[in-house]
Amino acid sequence: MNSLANISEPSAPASGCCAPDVLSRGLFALAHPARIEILRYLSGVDYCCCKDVVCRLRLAQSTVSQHLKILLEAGLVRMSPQGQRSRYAVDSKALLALSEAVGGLLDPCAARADENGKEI
Amino acid sequence: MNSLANISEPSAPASGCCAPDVLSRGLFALAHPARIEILRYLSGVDYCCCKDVVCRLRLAQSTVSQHLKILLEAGLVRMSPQGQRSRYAVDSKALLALSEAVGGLLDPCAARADENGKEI
DNA sequence: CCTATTCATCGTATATCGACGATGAACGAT
DNA sequence: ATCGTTCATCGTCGATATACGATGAATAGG
Repeated sequence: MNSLANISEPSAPASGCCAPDVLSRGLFALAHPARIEILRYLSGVDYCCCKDVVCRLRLAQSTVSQHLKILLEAGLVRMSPQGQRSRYAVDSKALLALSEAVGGLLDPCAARADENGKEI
Repeated sequence: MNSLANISEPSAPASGCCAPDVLSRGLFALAHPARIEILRYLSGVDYCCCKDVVCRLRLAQSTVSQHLKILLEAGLVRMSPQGQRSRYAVDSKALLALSEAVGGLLDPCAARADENGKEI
């Protein structure tokens, strides 16, 4: 039923690109203005808790908590309980990995398109 | 309307990143396995029409047409009517711009996080 | 112990996504 | 002129996203 299972190649190509569904999961976490803003904010402060983000984003606390959860489940952010607070920080390795994955997808696509001299 | 031109602004704010909602619009178009696969396919062939993609992806023609429209409106793909067909091709400049925008967002975030020595 | 703070989760409402089939328009071919 | 192909769009349906308030758990501090 979910035909998406057939989209990605059975065996990962040697090109270093990852399966589309793996990549798209990370991209989805990034594809929201609030979450982009949260990532930027998180990377700029020493550490922060949920309430800090709430004050910054002017969103309800429950909404921010949801966004943080999405980033958390995507692996872009890490968290540890700290007393009554929760200590959030970005996962820099994951960010770099996602950045490289996007580049590894888009750059070859652009290059191939150019070398084929495609014009419309 | 075509927001991709603004993704990597030459005179971006001091941070070097662009507005979150501009970037997130481009990311959303990319955040689906089928659309990633379409992009890869489009970049690998000389040109193609909607039906080619349909045969490749095993999705209904209307579904593929929708995905192509999303990629089109995001500016990642260009199209020109060609007889009864539609000729699709990736916009390599837009892909590169998006790739750089993502790197311009994620890489500084990761760098700042590292230099702050954040550990959880 | 009691209170205030912080946070995650639940429930809900609305909007959008993602898939499909059906349909009509545009075009090429016969 | 007619038929077949290709495509975009419409309507629909179920699933999910996104926002919020309410609630309860956990903790710090008085």
